[in-house]
Amino acid sequence: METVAGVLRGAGESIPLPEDLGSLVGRVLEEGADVFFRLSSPLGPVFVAVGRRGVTCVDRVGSEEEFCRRYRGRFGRLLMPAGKRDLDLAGRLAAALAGRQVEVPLDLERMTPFQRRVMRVVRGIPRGEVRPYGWVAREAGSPGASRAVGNVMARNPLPLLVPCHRVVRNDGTPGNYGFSPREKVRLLREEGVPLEELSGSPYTATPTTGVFCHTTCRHARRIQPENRLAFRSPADALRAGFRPCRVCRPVAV
DNA sequence: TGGGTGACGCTCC
DNA sequence: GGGAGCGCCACCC
Repeated sequence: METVAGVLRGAGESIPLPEDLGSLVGRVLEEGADVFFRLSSPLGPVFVAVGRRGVTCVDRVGSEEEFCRRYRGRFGRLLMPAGKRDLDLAGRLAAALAGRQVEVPLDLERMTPFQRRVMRVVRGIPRGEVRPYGWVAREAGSPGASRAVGNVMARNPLPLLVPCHRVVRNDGTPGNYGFSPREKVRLLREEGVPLEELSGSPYTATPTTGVFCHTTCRHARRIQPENRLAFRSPADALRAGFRPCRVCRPVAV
């Protein structure tokens, strides 16, 4: 594939360039451009941009031109279409977008330490499970910062790869989502999240073990229907004598 | 530096 | 039961 750098080398140095283009070309020669993929995902076709440190953004915009223009405005870097040698990465990205546990490096460099911690916590929420904003805040080391977690989620540059659709309100209702709350509900249903059951009873316990979990925790979902007890809050479950699950940690341990 | 903002959460009525 | 009001926290300008 012919590269910008290659073309410029071929053209020689005698062609004057406009100042802003000249600086961009200099950056391409120095560092190379970031690359982008167009992939299918549960949100429909998306563009995924990848820089040297990992994936920088996932977005659902109309044209390649618009995506590249916005990317240049936001990250100050040129974007080029991924080439044939990037096929392996394209496959891994598609799998990760589909919610499979595939290791894909993410570039969180531009984020504050709090934002990075939130992104790491949310990335660990398994497919088919959800956690409340307040839980994410606590796990990220800032108990009480649930509203701040909402702010981070609202600006999540890596939807699906950082599954912010799996962060829900404390009462088990889905809450808001950047692409629309309806889209969030659809994604969660596709992952098998029992939204009706969750709403109003986000915690589930069983007398057989004396343990309570987030209702979508993989352990809670194995409880036989006749042994299930629903709770509205961890405090209610604790008062009833249950201890918190060590896997989904419904309260601080 | 400090006030405004918000994909939250809790209390009160 | 549900909505209004307010606290909280991190970030942005």
